[in-house]
Amino acid sequence: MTDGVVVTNVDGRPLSRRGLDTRRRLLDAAEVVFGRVGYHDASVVKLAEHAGVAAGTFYLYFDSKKAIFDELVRDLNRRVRHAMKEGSSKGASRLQSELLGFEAYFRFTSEHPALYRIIRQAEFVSPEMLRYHYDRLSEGYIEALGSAVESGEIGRLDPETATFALMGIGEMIGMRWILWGDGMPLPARVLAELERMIGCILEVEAE
Amino acid sequence: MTDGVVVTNVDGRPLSRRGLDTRRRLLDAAEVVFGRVGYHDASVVKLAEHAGVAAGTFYLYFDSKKAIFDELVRDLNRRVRHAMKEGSSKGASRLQSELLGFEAYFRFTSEHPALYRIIRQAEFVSPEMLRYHYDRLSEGYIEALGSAVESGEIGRLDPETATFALMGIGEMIGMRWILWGDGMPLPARVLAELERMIGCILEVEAE
Amino acid sequence: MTDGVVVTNVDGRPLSRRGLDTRRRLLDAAEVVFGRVGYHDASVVKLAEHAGVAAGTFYLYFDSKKAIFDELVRDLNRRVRHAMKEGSSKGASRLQSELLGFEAYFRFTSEHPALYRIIRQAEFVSPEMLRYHYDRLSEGYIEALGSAVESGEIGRLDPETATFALMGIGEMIGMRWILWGDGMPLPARVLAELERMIGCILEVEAE
Amino acid sequence: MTDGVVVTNVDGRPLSRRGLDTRRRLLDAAEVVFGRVGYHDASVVKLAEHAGVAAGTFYLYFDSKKAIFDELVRDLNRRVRHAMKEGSSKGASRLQSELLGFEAYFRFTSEHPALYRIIRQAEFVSPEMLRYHYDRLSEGYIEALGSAVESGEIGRLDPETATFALMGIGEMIGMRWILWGDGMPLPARVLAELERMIGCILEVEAE
DNA sequence: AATGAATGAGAGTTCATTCAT
DNA sequence: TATGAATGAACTCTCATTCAT
Repeated sequence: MTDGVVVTNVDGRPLSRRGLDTRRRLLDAAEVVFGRVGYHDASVVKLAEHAGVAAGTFYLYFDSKKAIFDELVRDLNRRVRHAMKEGSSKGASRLQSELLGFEAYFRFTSEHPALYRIIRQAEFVSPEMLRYHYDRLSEGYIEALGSAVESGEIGRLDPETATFALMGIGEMIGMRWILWGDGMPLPARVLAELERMIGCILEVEAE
Repeated sequence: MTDGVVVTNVDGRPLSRRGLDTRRRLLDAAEVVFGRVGYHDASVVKLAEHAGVAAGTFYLYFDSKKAIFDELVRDLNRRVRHAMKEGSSKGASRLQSELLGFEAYFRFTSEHPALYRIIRQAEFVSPEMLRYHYDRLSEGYIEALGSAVESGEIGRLDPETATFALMGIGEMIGMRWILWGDGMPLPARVLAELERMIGCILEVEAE
Repeated sequence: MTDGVVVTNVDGRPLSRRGLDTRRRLLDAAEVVFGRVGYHDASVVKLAEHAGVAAGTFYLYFDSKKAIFDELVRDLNRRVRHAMKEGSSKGASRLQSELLGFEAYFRFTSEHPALYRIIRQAEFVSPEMLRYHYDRLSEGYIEALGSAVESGEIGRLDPETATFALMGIGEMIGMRWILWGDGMPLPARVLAELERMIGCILEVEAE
Repeated sequence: MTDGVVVTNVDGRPLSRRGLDTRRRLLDAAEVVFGRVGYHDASVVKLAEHAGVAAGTFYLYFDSKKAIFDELVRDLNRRVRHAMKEGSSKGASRLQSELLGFEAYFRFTSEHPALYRIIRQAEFVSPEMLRYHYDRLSEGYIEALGSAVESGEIGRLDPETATFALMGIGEMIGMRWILWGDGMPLPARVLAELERMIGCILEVEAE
């Protein structure tokens, strides 16, 4: 799944096209099933069934149930970061970039509610992947905020603290309005408030 | 557990003092064990053992494993809200109150890391208790912010959005520096940044 | 099972009378089932069924399928050695003692054919118990032969080699005529030949 | 494999030279793998891998896992008998022949420890091959002893009983000193004792 | 002649829950 | 009020075997 790297089965042999397809189907099934019923109620048999293969086939592609969980976290993490980068790159101003990044994040979680739910489970299922997710999500952001501070583009904030604050805002707003609410788009008042808060946290003026 | 209500065993009979004690011990054991290994790896036998009773005894006090989980969420929720109210009530200014509330929250989660971990698990173990927790945590806050806006004490923000944003900040900062870090107190730079962000979100001037 | 030692369940708690009984029934079932179909075709469920308990009950008394196998080897080993000691102690002469010991061995394996079959399996199932069995079976014997050589009661043989030779004779004759044949008693010609061979190996005269 | 008989694949078609080679490689792999980890832990995939072919290829040459086990027993049995015959044929006297036969047996099992271990497993994996092995191993021997008795070359022993006794001695001494010990050659005291025992069992004088 | 992805039955094991004591 | 032996369904994982290529 990692870009540019040959994907292998559990024996270390590179996958044929058919194998690649089966593996992808299992990963997609994992997203759906883990997202729907959670890690513990998602038996390997259910995963396999949802992917349209027999139970034994699962183990041709993943070492264990936990292994596919970890791989799924990596996969979703890569995709949400990609979506956010795509989104924010289209912003004309600093603030607009941030807002577009948030919007991309909300859109992604709206289309992949499993992300939220899977990350929450990671706490006990795979603590190392919990760290992985937040570290990867924050690392680029912290750096970017650092440069922006240096260049005076934004106020003199602490990049790491601000990053985690923004991630927290994203998660909680997302949970409240995307997961519990009606999905995208956010209500206007929430969006407006979000814009105001991000603007003041970064100490940039709204246009 | 709910204040002023007679606590009964599973048959509906009120508990003797000895019974109350056993029940409390089970609840405390649940906090420790659920917090340590998570809901799914915490067997009822482990809970009972940790509480110093036999497996069968558990079912004199709780209908099921999920029942004690739910009760534990109620219990912790009540206590964290109590701690936050206590903390914020000592503030001289609006901003100081907020900061003291946050501080109380961080202190509580530092002493009860189970709170975080248990809430995360609630997503699948007991979705209704997940809602319960955030609703209860936010409801008083939203109201308070509403009044403060009315009275002009703080800026014209959207109380609900701001509340969820603040809860998100609290959770993420708490996870990063209390759970993953060395516990209380927060590093000075984080605290300072937190103060700045809260101040600007509420649109009140720092002293 | 070890004499004079309190038998405990897997938690290390001493067993109640009921527990002791269940454990014994499982061990007896193991002898029958392992002896009949072998270790690998004897599922834990089959063992439990044969003992008249549910599958889960098995694990209250033994850590694993291998654990009951090991315990069974210890149990049978203790009993066959006991039977042989009992038998040989009644002999008036050295040769008679030996023959009675052999006879006790054949009687035991005739009543407990599982012994043979289980030991053979131990090769891969539990190599350490294979060693345990032969070491325990030979150790007293080697010593006894050593003393007998010293005292001039028997010829100047090498005790260890002779012991293993005698064990080999016992196993092979037992397999051929007890297991494959009609069980006890051995045909007269075999018995006579056996007596002659043992006599000449120990260099004692037949009466 | 049986000499002079055309070896066929599972369809009954005679094998090409390439096919013969693959089949031989599978049989050799079986000896190694069955000998190392035992029948049950030796998966067909492992056998195939060790032979350098794909799993499916296995079934072009053998009907089942048990089939290759049976074939391997036949193969090893044929070879050990051949080795023993070769060895004993070089003996000048009766006793020397016997000793050379034993020596050939020990040498073979030292080079093919799988023989021991495989035969032990046969008890449950393939009882008919267990019989086959011992019957074939003993049959020539019993006959030979019979003639020797007739001709007065050795004492008036019971050929069948003596044969099984000698096989038992060989197996047990082999296990103790070849398998558990350092392999060939046997310690001098063991060899001397063995010579004495065989001599007295056959009632021939040592030179 | 050879491949290797796929199958599915069955294994060992765990654990929430019950109930006789 | 407390016990702990017993239950049995459900889990993860393995592997002999098949078959389309």
